[in-house]
Amino acid sequence: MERLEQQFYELPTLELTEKLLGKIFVRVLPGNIQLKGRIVETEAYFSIQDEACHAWRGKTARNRIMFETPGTLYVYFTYGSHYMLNIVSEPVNTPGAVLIRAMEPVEGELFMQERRQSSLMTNLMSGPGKLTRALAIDSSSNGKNLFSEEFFVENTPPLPDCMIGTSTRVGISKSRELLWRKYIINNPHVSKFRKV
DNA sequence: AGCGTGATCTTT
DNA sequence: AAGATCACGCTG
Repeated sequence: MERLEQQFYELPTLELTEKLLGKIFVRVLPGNIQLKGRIVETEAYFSIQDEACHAWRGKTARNRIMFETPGTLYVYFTYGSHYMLNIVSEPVNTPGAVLIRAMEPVEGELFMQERRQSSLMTNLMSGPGKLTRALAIDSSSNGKNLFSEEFFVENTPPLPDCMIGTSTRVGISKSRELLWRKYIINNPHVSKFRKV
């Protein structure tokens, strides 16, 4: 299967947020354990105009990876227990990223069930904190990229527009009006809405 | 609907 | 130094 190259991640953030839907995220662990998930829900975080974006006030120790090259992984820790997985977008020194909010398990389900302490398929990766747990992603993956043997994304045919939904982002308190969330309509692995 | 959990950021 | 917030998940 063909892998997405750097060029793909150079798309404008909002476009990338949509084009990543349906693509297969691959995580390879020591022992040649392959974990695969189909991306079904994403959100854009970019520009200094967006108060919900970590980088809206400029570069800090935490958000510095958001200023790196497209295709870099930005992983951060929040709520005292969860890691969030983002794919960096925008040119170097311009902050931006796509939050991966949900995936559909494609390979390595047994491993994921064990890590999640849950057997229900729609519960394994149907949220940003759940999927990092299922894929064994933590801050040690922060700053790595999608052009390695450890992480890459497989290309798939583009989805028809009628399968793609748009909405406001989930779980934020600022810039709530922006329609920067994309998801695959009627896919059971999309996360549940949460009010804040 | 309420709470745990701890890093990060803002305010004092 | 202290206080608030948080791109969440789980229980009930």
